[in-house]
Amino acid sequence: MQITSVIDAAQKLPRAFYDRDPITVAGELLGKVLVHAVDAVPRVGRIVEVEAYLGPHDLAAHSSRGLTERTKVMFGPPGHAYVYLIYGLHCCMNVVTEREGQASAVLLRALEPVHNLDGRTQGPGLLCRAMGIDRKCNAHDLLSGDLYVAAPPLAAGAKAPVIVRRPRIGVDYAGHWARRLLRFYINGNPFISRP
DNA sequence: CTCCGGATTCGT
DNA sequence: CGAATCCGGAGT
Repeated sequence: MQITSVIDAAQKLPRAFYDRDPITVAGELLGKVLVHAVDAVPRVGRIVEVEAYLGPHDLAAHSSRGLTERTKVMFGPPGHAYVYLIYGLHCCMNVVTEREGQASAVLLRALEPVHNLDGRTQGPGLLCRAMGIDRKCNAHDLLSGDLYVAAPPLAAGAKAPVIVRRPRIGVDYAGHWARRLLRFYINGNPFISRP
């Protein structure tokens, strides 16, 4: 069966992948696949757009307000999902990066649908809705459950995608941090949330 | 306890 | 451009 073969061929990323600085992780997440099994049906999307949030010194990062009930997952060990509710309406998913205490993460902003995805996937809220990700997924270990990121099999002769770096979206309150080039996406991909 | 505003999306 | 809609975080 096609779906099973794709997932079997994919390789769940190890803890060490996430235990690096968020800029490196952000760039390398592009092209990986996000998988979430909902009612035993695996939903799969290719990550095409992300943003890096560097830590407490980054005024756009939630962790800049210190360790709180909401942000404690960001302060925890790498390879976990940080999922939060935004504007009372939508969920956003991050992967936690770096060692415990560093409080950095990468926000997943857009997916290219691969399997079992209905509706749009361009934008962090729409991505979570299509993947069936909500706050119950917060703090989920990406190494031990049915929500994870995997490396898809390398397509023969595939050329490396060109990665574009731009300022992050929706963080104008963060002063000069809003201008840092911490949004990454695959050049020309039609599933980017915004040009 | 009250109040404010958001790493968004949709419709006008 | 403004509404929707909830809750974490900060202040009283």
